[in-house]
Amino acid sequence: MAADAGKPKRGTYRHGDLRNALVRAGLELARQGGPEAVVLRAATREAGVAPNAAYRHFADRAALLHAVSQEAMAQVARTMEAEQAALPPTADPAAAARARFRAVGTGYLRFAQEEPGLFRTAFHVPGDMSHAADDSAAGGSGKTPFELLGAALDGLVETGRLPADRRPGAEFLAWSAVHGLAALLIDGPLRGLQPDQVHDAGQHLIDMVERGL
Amino acid sequence: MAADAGKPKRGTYRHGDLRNALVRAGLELARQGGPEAVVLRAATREAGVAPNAAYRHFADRAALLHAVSQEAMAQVARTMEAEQAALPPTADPAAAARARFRAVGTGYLRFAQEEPGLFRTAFHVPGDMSHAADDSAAGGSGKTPFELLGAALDGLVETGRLPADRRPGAEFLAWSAVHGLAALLIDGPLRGLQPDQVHDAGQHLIDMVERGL
DNA sequence: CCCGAATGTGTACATCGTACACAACGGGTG
DNA sequence: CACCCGTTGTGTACGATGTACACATTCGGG
Repeated sequence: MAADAGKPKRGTYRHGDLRNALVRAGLELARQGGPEAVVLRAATREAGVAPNAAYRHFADRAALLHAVSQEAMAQVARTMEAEQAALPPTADPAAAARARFRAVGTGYLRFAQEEPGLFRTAFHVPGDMSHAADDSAAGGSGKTPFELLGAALDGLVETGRLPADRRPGAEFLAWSAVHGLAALLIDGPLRGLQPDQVHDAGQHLIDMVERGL
Repeated sequence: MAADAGKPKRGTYRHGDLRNALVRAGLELARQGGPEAVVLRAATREAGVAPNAAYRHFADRAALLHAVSQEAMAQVARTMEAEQAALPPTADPAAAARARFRAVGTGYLRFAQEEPGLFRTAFHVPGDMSHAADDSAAGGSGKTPFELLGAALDGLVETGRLPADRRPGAEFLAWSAVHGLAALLIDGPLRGLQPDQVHDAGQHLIDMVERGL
């Protein structure tokens, strides 16, 4: 009994889609326990394969984690895009630009709240986070979270809502604020806030950013 | 030759100050490699003691890491206090309050830049970060970084620089912004910035916070 | 002086990442 | 169609880590 525990123990010698299977397994591990939970042996176990098989597709654990991280970042981008897509249509271009800007931050914070493990994994990045611009982190629109923010800021400038001389570097200021709040919400003193309180805190923060940019 | 490799291999059976020795060793590990580098066996090795000796003073690795984290947070507080102490004396109370507020952020960012490993360890906090208010995280003035920020904000209110109705929750907005920038500077896309560029970015961010609070 | 509580040691085990040698597959060339 | 070799998975092995359990040593009071 219990011959095949959960997994059907693939009959073929070849797996066929191991790399993807490992990333998917890693994604699930990350969802539940954040980046440190993305464990090579657990992923291979889930895929029904020997631990070392992973090394045919990833140089080491860090490489797998990186792939998982990129996928998590793409999910962040998709959440942002969804937030923007859900916006009510507006005739006023300035109001529309402002709403799109706020949706970027709101989507970011929503994702952090709903999927803290994946969020931490997305922005974990040991060593170098320059991958924030890699295509593999893009969402449906082909834009990474960072690029979505930049586009929203450009929209503010175009509609005269943000002085052009304040534009350079603005993404870092806005990102800092929102990212910092996400950190406080996830495992900071703000953890345990009710969802609507979280939403309020996010709106207050974005208010501050809009005023201060 | 090489009988005692580095450590003099304590003659006495009792160590006498193991708990502190472990925290100190952990602090050094954290400085070099961040929280994940705080390894029980390495700390005991450094203290010249068997691995299990640590369990007489800490429930597990997490407990040691927590102690190290609190000490790192105290160092953050001291850096903030030093930044405030270095301020030129001013007659104008409003200007003084503002300068003290800015010094809180500047000290925070300075520490993040100068001691990234310790900084990450200070605000690592797996599970619950409510310890940010524990006395063990206080600096020379007896205040934790969080309390120093609160006091600076109170000063802004007293001098009329910040409307009282904006005060509630303001520490979270300010902290979010500064903490987020620290994250981007340490292992985000802003890593590798020159120290003076870092300083400029910090001042810009604090400008934004002042305008937006 | 002597005995119990506090502190450190020794041994042991599960889990992890990963190196190295071997095995099974399967597609291209003859 | 047969063979052969590169790709992909397996097996075995090693060192490191956290930690449990039993034992040894020491110190401070009675």
